[in-house]
Amino acid sequence: MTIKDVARVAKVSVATVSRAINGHDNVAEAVRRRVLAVAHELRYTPHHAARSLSSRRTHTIGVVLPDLHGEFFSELVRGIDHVARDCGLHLLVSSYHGHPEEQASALRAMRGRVDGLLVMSPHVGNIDFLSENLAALPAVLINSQPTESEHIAFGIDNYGGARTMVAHLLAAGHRRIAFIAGPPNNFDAFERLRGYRDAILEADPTAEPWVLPGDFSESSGHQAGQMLLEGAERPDAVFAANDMMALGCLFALTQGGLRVPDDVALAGFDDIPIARYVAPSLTTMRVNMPELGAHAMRLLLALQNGEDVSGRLAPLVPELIERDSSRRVGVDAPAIRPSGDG
Amino acid sequence: MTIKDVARVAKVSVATVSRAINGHDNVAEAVRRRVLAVAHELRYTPHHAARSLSSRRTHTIGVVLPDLHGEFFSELVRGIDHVARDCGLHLLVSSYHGHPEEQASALRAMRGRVDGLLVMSPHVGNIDFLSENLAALPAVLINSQPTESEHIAFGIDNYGGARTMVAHLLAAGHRRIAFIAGPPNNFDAFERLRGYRDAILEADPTAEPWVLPGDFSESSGHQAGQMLLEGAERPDAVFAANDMMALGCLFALTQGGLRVPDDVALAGFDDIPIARYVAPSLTTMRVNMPELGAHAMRLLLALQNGEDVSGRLAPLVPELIERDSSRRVGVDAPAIRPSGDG
DNA sequence: TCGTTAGATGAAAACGGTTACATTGCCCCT
DNA sequence: AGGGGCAATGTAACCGTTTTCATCTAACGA
Repeated sequence: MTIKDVARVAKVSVATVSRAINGHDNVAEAVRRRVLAVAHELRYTPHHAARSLSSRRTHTIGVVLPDLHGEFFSELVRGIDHVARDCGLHLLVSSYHGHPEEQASALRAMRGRVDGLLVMSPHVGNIDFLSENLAALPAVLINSQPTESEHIAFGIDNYGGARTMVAHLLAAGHRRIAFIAGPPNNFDAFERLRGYRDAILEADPTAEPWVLPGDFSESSGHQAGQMLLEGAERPDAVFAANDMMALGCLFALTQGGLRVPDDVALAGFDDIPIARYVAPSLTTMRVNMPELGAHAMRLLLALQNGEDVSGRLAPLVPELIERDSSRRVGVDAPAIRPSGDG
Repeated sequence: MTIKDVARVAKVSVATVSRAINGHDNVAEAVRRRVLAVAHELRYTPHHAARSLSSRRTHTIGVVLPDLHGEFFSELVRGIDHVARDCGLHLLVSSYHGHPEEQASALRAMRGRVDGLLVMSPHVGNIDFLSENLAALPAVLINSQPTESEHIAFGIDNYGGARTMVAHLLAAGHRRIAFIAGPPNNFDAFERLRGYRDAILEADPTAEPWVLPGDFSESSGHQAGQMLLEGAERPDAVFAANDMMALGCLFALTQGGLRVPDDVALAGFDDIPIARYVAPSLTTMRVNMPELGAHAMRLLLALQNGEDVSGRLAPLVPELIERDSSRRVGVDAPAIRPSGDG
């Protein structure tokens, strides 16, 4: 079961077995075949710990994620896994529930088990603990607040995405656009809010941004919708910082007797699967999570190879998915069959 | 950075450092404190590979999953991770795309890196390769065809769930119940079909099961719905082996001018998030994925401790979620606001 | 006072690989 | 024919822990 057994049976030294198995080229072809045959026959698999102890490589990438809900986790990991698998790498996955301290301990626990780290840390604020706990491992930060430190970061262009959506709503003729914000300590939410603000002010410097509080949950969107119903003024359109809040808002507005998009247009962000199925189908910005994960993984690999990745850090641009909830009034009736795309 | 550095600074031997750090009780209290202080000061973290090489334990659990789509992956891993984290264990996650051969290689790659395995292998057929590739590791099979070998298996009660659903539809007054089957080589699909068959025949031994082919995809459900529209006979109710097919069928029926549930009742299986939001909201069997993962993990831990788990293998019973798509005609009108729960 | 014993500590042998270095054998060149 | 060089292989050190066993010290009982 160990390399010694293989060496004994194949009548060579352990060094030769090691070389044969690792594909070094200084092994006679006949010997290599014999060794591999014996190894296969004995069902020998190298002991990972021993191998990584002596070679200083683990062939494993650590993935540290917040406790994502919905599809995000699946899709992100799928994208990462796909690239990792192509390179013969394994994924050590850890998700942290609470806040920074738990994440720090998750990071520390990765020391010595991984060759590199993919860290998603959407929490805004003091991010120094990251540097402290990353050890000297190559790491790529996903969707995180940029740090002054030297860490590579890659993410979604939330700012640009929000601007695109505002531009779309303006182009559809809406003037008074309200925004339902995400949690204040979340970096994605922060960027989306910033994009909304800038786009609004750019279109009309005298306009006043109209921001309602939210926390990415459906219920907070519902609350925001009720606030709008009760308010004296009514916006032409509502742009929620994510789809779940957009849905909550949609239900509130519908319950309040307003028709979407006839009375108020509505848009979200993320393109969660439900967005296509709800009535009216929801206009949103599609975020390609598998690609986010895959590209972060590719960056990490390049980093390990000492390549210069500075030219590959442009954020992933979300795609505008135009559906019924923001249609120009009278142009198209809502359909039951999912629409907007496949 | 190694245990030797700590030993040198703390002026003790490496053995004492090891004992202090691992909490053995044969270390003088004063020495223990000094060692821990030095270790902390030096930011020392034990080298995982070295540790597991000599202790023969990796503190890591391997998770091998098929390429799950939708929420399943997230929720299952979340449930597993939660239990693992409580025990200070890590998760080495690997998903395989193709079929058995790729899974076998994923399993082999786990050898020597993990203390135990959680394997989801819904593929029906020759399952011997599992035994061959599991090495001697403790393992728990999730939602898999039972094997003659000694492996522990745990899963959803798909059979009972399907029977529950058929009973519900019968109780609602539906007599002719069609079934849209899942892929023939999938064990979950097989069990759901078996449950449907048995429940139908038990209610009326002269009845003939009415089975339409499907593959768990929305489009196959759509096709099945079209076949029903074109057929001479029309069922009172359609029971799809999963929610995605139920939705596909719903759209086909609606497009064909049939009203659900007025003309045909409809039910699915899984309770995917969309099921609540679609109109009419979809009656389905809820599968508690986090609990499935968590319990499988607990079984694995018990197995590692040599406990007898034979009394804890009863499958997880899905819960009937009754929504509008199977309401008795005229009892309740479909609502836009998600209903049924939550 | 002197074994006896238990508790704290150290020395060194595993654990199973990789790899630098030494050795061997062969071919080729002069 | 002899030496240089290269390719194939073997020897052994090393990776950073854990753990067994030996050693040392001090307290205790007779």
